Amino acid sequence: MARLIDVAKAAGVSRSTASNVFNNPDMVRPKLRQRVEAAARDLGYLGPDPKGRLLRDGKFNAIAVLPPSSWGVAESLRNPVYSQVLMGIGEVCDEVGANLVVIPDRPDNHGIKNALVDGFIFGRAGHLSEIEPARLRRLPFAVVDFDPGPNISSVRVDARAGAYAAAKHLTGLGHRRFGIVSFMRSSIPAQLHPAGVPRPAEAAGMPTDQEKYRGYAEALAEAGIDIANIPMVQADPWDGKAAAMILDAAPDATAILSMGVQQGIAVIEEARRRGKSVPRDLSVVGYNDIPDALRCDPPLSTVDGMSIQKGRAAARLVFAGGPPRHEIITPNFILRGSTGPAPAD
Amino acid sequence: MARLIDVAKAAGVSRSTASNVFNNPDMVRPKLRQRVEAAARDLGYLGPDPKGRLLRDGKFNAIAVLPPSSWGVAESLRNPVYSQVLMGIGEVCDEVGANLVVIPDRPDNHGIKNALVDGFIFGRAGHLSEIEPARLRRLPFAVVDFDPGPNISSVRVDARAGAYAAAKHLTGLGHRRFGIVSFMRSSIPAQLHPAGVPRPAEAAGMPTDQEKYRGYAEALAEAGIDIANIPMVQADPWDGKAAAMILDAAPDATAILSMGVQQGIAVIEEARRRGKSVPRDLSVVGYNDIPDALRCDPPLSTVDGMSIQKGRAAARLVFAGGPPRHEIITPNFILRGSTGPAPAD
DNA sequence: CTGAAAGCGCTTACAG
DNA sequence: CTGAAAGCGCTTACAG
Repeated sequence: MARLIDVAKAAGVSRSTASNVFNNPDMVRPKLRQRVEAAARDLGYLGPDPKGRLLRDGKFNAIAVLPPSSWGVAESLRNPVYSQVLMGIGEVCDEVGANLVVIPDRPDNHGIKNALVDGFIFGRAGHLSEIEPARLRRLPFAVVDFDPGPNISSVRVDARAGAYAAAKHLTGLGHRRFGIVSFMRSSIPAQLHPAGVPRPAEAAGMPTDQEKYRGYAEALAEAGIDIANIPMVQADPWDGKAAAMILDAAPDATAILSMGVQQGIAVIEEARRRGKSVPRDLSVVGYNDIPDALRCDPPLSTVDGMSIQKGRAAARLVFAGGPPRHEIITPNFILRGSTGPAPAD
Repeated sequence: MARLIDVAKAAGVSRSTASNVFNNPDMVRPKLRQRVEAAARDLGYLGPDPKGRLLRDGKFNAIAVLPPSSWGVAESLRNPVYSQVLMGIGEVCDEVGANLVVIPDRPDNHGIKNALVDGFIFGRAGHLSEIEPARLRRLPFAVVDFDPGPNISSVRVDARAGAYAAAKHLTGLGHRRFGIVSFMRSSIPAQLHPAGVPRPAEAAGMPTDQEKYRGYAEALAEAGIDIANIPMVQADPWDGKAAAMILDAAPDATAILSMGVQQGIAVIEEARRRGKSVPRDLSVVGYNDIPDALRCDPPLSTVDGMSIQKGRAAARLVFAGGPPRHEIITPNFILRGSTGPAPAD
């Protein structure tokens, strides 16, 4: 394939002049320009190859997003909460005119090592093994929902505060008997953690979910309730069985605390299936807000997990460069129709 | 910053050997290898720069998606139908281990000309002006939902057939009085195209929507109905006013044909607001299927627009390379709760 | 197992 | 307005 230099030779000019014909046409006398253009046509030369330009300029005009490990590109787009993080990043891309590159996990951090981008955003909680290769690239990057220490930019949501607000709302409504749906960040079957049996921190899920657990625990303690005595089901957000499991495990609960939004919606649906009225017989709160939470019947009272803002903040941090910064976003509780006063006993 | 050659010099070896230390460590005697590694450490060299490798290898391991013009990255992710196309592409990326690059429209086709990718997918109907620069890149690419002629790979859905099935379903249920909600692919206010007034093809929307219109027209004609006598509202899918407009414009309609899915859902909601029961008083069909269509009450009978499959097929075409191919996917009608027999007069 | 050489394709300051 | 030169950083066949 013809290169710029071939065109230059054919037209009898130097490479610089040929380059200018394509990049700064005004700088080249029309006659000469036409000669170069004709030579390009003859040789089938289609304009400068971005590869060459790239090597020279060193700027990619793109930002990479590394989704949670094992998710892949498709799953990142499908997950309604994660796709909000992507949207937030996308908004900033649109502002600065950058491309968004989704880079799935690959063996040996191949993606990170070779990504043709100007910066990274890690949406993978806790993958220190990936942060090191990213650092080696000497590119700006930020992590989301994970505390990587003071030297790495991060954006986090105060999940404890969000969960606290949700649980506090329920105790304020007089609820005293609860069930919890926690997070399983992999696709193994839902698991019951019965009341009174000691549970490891991981029973709640990832560190973020463990913070939610602490938030629940705090609010409940303030109402004199020991969270250890509340049955908990740990499940993948898409697991269809979790809602039934928690209602079975906590048959006299008047309120369900869900660490995810899909499971919160699923509990509402399962309650209806069982002839329970939400919120008259049962109150349900979720965590994170997606369009379905508004559309379901009744609309789900939930915590706005600020996912879009999270993505936006992380992208801004990366595009801004500079020294590491740490942002903590405080979530809001959104009161909708799925919560009400505890039923009289 | 240190380069490979600096490390090689410092270690007293050739560039090739230094390169091998990083890329084929087994090929280098341990002692020598350690010397190179030490030199790298001393110089703060962090491994081969992907830019250089790239220029050499010429493979990006990435596919570009060009969303509909003027959408930007964020909007592409937010749109529930388009994000399905992205998911389909993402699935193929995951299969072949490629990155997904979302490239928004930029002046002078800058994105296309400089994209560091191995191929393109155009999700922009009708932008011939963008197809030319893509062709200049001599990279494989495919277009979605648009007929670019025989020389360019394309994936299309037979929208006419889908719309025909939807309308046929309704005439089969005895409906004779309709309203149509068509597509406006920009954010200007909804527009009423009253019955009996001649309408240009663009009243339906983009070419794809015009095909839907033809599908409706055909099915209706088979029931002896002239589509020209059916009021139509043309609106952006998010336009909150369209549902009310069409119910006002077609007050005696027993069925609404919507070319989009969000508007179909909106019509159901507006009907409820007006005290009309769906489907007893009013049947509603949409086009395209998203989770909300299943979740709404009653669930929306709609056409599965095969968006995921569309994305998947386009990505496969691009990754396969080879001569242009043209795929046409036939959509399915999905019968759910929003359609029923026409009410007796 | 190691080294010298060629090549990937382009742009930009600089001198004229 | 135009050209000669330097540089962006790396890899791979080839010869030894």
